[in-house]
Amino acid sequence: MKLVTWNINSLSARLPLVLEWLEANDADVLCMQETKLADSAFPYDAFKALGYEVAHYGDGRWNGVAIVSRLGLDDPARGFGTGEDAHGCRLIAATCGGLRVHSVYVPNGRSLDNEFYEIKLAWLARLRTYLEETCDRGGDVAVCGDFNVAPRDVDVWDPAHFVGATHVSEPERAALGGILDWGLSDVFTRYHPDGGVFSWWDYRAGDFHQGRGMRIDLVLLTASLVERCRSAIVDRNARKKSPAGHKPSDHAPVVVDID
DNA sequence: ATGGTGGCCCGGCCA
Repeated sequence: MKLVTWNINSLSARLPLVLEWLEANDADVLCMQETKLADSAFPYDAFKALGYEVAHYGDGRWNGVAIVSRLGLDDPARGFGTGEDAHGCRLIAATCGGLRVHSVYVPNGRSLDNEFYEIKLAWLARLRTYLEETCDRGGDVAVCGDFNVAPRDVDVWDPAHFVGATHVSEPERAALGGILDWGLSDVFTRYHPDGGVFSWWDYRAGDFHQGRGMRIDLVLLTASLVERCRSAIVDRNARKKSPAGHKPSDHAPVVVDID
């Protein structure tokens, strides 16, 4: 199974690129974030035409998450399921090919002194509780998405540049650690232990071409899936303008291959 | 860089 997570930064702006990429890359399950669409506006037919089923959770111009699967898509669940999604549509889960797959878009946090930073920490803590409540850590569980946290210093282009910034602070990493402690592994580090491989680059100031990125898009797997995982890569070509001229997202897809 | 770009949708927010 080829399992992918990709923050596509508006599906309206990105649909041709996403479809082009799906066809070229033979993906089985794609978790998307920042669709920026209401459920009623989602282009279900475009994915159906390529043989994929879709579950989407979005309410308009911000956030929005989806799971696209050609291995079946059962028991979709939107949000935390308790009406506490005041901070946007940021979590959707579904069972695809025997895996319980989650697509998550963690709040950005904005800055350490911003109220949204506390919301980010609380959201990550709630995600751990959600996993405890709804999943079996001994089963096949994948939590994929834009975590807006770089797990290690080697996951940012220059740690000195991020001192005092979000995405690298100890509380954010501890909150991510709480999710990992439940029974998940950041499987990418197994294949790229030394870091320096990024999944997001700011659109501004030529950051992509200068290599100024961060790895904040993660695929977290339970132990049974880690055992069956064969590779994990970032398709940084997808961060460039496509051959057909489509403009890129500021994130690149992270692709894992699971037997 | 109090910057820069890009997406929402057309003034300002969000990343």
